[in-house]
Amino acid sequence: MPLDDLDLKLLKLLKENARTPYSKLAKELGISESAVRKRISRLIKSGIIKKITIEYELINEIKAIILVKTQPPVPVPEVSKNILKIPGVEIVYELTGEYDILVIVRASGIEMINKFIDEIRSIPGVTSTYTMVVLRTWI
Amino acid sequence: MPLDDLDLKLLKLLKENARTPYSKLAKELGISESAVRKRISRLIKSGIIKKITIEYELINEIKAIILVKTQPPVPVPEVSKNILKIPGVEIVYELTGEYDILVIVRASGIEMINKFIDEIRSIPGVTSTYTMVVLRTWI
DNA sequence: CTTGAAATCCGGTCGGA
DNA sequence: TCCGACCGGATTTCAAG
Repeated sequence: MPLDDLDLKLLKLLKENARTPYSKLAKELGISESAVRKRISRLIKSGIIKKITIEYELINEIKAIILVKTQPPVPVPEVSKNILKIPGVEIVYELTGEYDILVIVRASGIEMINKFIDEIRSIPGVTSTYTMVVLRTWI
Repeated sequence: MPLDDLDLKLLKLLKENARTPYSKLAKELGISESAVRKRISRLIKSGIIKKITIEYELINEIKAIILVKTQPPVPVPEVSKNILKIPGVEIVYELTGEYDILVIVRASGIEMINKFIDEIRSIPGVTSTYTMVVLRTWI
C-alpha cells in the first residue's frame, strides 16, 4: 500500500499521542476530520498500524530483556509464537546475528524473571538464553 | 503512589487498545466514566503511563537493535540522553550485564543503520556497539 | 456518581480528480 | 473509482454539583 507524505506525518503525530482528537490532527495536517479518520482506518486495516497502546511503568515491576538462541530444525517463528504465549511477555523480535530472538518481559520480581527464563528454555528449539535487567527506560 | 486492582486492570485494557472510550472501560471495570477518566489522568500525572502511542511498521523500513558498551567516567544516563536525541531512535534501555545500553532504531535502509552506528560510536563514553537487524516483530 | 453542555465521533452523501 | 469535504445524529468527554 502506497503511503503519501500525509500518512507519514499522521503516523508521527499518533506515535507522539495516539489519543489526539481527529479534529486536531485534521487541523495539523490541513485536511478534514473525516479524511483523517479514513486514513487511520486504512492504516489499521492494512496492518501498518499494529496497535494503539500505552507505555507504562510500575514502581514494583522489573523489565528484562532476554536474548534467545535457537537450533534447527525448529523454525524460529514457531519458537517466537510459543514465547509470545507466556503471560508477561511484551514483545518478541526475530533477529539477525548471534541471537535469533529478543524478548522483552515485565515481571513482578527476580523470581518471576527466573520463571520466564525457565519457561523459555523449556520451549523446543531453544538452546540458550542471555538475560539483562532494565535499569531505566528513555522514551 | 499506591495502585489498586482496578488501576492494574485499566492499564491492561489500555495496553490492549488505548483508544477505547472511557465509557466502555467504565462498563468493563464496573465503575463510572468519570472515575475512569480521573484514574487515567492520575496515572499520567504520576508518570506511570509514560505515553499513549501506536505501534506501526512500514514496508520499506528496517528496525534494528543496537547494544552499546560504555566506559567510565562518563555516566551512562548522559550517554542515553545523547542517543535519544538522534532522530529515528525509538527507545533506549539502560541495562545490567555485558552491555550498558540497548537502542531500538527505525531506519529507511542499511545505510541509515550504518549512520546510526557511526553517530552512536561518536558519543563520548561509548566504547563499542553490536547491531542486530529485526526480521519480524510479534506483539 | 450524576448531570448537562460542549466536543468528538461516525456513517452517509455529494462532488471533483 | 477513489478521496476528501460536508452534514446530521449518536456517542463521548469534561467540569460542576
